[in-house]
Amino acid sequence: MTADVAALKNGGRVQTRFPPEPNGYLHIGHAKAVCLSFDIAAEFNGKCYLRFDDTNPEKEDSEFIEAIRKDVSWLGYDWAALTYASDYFQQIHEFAVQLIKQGKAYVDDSSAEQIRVHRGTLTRPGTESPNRMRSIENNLMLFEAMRKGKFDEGHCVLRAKIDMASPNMNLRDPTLYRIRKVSHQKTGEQWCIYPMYDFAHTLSDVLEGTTHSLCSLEFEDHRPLYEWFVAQCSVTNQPQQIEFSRLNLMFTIMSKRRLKNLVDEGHVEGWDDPRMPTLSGMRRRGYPPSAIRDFSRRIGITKKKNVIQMGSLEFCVREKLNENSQRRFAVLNPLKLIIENYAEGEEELLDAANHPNRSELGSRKVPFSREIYIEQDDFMEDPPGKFYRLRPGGEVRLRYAYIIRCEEIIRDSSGDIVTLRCTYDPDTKSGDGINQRKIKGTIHWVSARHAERLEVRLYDRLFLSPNPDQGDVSFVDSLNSRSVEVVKEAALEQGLSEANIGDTFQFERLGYFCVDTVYSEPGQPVFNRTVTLRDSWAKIEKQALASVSNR
RNA sequence: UGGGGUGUAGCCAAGUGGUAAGGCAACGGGUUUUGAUCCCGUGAUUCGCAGGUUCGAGUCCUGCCACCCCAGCCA
Repeated sequence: MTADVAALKNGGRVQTRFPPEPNGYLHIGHAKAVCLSFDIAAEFNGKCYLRFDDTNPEKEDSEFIEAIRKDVSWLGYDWAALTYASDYFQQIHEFAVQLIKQGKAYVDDSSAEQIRVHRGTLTRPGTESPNRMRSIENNLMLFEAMRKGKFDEGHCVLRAKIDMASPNMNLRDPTLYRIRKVSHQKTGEQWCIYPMYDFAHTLSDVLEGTTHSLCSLEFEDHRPLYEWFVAQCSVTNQPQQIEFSRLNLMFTIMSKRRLKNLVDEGHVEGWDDPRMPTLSGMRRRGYPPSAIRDFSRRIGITKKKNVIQMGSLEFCVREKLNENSQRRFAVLNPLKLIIENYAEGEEELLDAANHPNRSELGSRKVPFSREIYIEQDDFMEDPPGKFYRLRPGGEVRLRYAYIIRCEEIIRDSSGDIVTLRCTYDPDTKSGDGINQRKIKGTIHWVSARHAERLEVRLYDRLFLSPNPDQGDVSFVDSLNSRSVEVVKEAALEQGLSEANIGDTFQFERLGYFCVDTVYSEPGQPVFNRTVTLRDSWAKIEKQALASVSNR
């Protein structure tokens, strides 16, 4: 494909475009097209335009235009020009008139129903409309009347005169213009006739100098029509349409209409809900745009139907985040732990690296005291063999602090564990090197007195089914009811309350988190979990569970 | 049963007549005060199937099979 582009060389010039219809928000599938269009243009020192295909004023809205501009910029792309199909309405209209004059287009006042019947079926050729042989003068007059609003919506259309017997339905005298007495967000009341997609899109490509018109597979059948239009009007620019397959991701959906359903029916909080596969959702979730670009590059471009695993995207996200995120401690489900041989009022500041592999990012001081919180998951009363965190009578290292031993479990009246009584070994302080005792497990912790209690939101896949779009169950029925978990009072390391929007952290052993743009208040950030860390312990647990149930 | 497409490992994907790249996942090992990161290693006698051409076929030919798209005055 790239070789094609290189070989063809429209006079050495390469120009592409990303042509969204402003009727929804961009999603990760669009990102594939955005990246491809911009990257390939850049690769050949060409240009890429952002062009809004705004030919259907009924469905389109300027809210979407703004959102799309923002998303494309966020991805890191600068368009050579921002255009609208509506910029070309005048020229498109002139070209339509020219087609009529050449006897290649006619006004048809058959009803929509009649036109449908006349079009024939997939296996049966269509029949010609009685209006097909209207005189050029008559057509010109009628089209002008259409333009002037003399007819009601649906009264008639302008059609290209191609071939009603073509095995390709798109060539059976496709509609060029229809009447829509609707105000357009760009052109207002200027027009009451609007060009159809194929016509407007091809002409826009020709007029603005597109050389390679990249689009998705379902337009393959439209290519002969695209080429027909180009052949009729082409003089200077001969754009070529090239198709590639859309992106599909497991456990989510990519249909704009269905995503809109989720929003409209309140299954999610909006287009930018962190669980949405939209770019705005991913931005809010904390996905770096560079990760999305990298992902688009890695998945490749073909004409093959594909459904990519989430893990592939998450790998790219983790890779960027691992490199750039400072480390912090956070305890999501606190279990109190009292270190009995550590003096009551005592506290000390321990050194903790901001990044284990990047010393240039420095370190911070973390307060340590007699009472700390650890993760409930990091203690098991009766653990399986490979568990090397804390257990009764067992030892574990508190990261950047000391080795502790669990001496006693304190329970409440209902028998639930409320506190762990422990002792610490003063000779095992991190960095001291006095006692080089090796110990298998290391867990994170937060000093109880210094903990900042803040909200953390954990996200899981939005759908339970790997392919929510197909199968007998409707996509709404396969929604994951536990796709978001709000932890109201997580115990976070001191200082995290000063985190700002845009900050990302790795909470050690838990995952990558970012400051939410919607729920955060000054001094009171809410953290979104962008993605978990790779977790081989979870895998071991899962396997153990599976082998038990197999017996 | 018309037309247009697509079939290479669990998921992607190179390959264009000279003996199956790469990534993700999985699995094994090493380093590690994050069960993270990092590092090393392990997969296709075979490319939807069946024939054929050729010294040689994922690549060429023939036939078949499977799946996707098309009958908006949507894009």
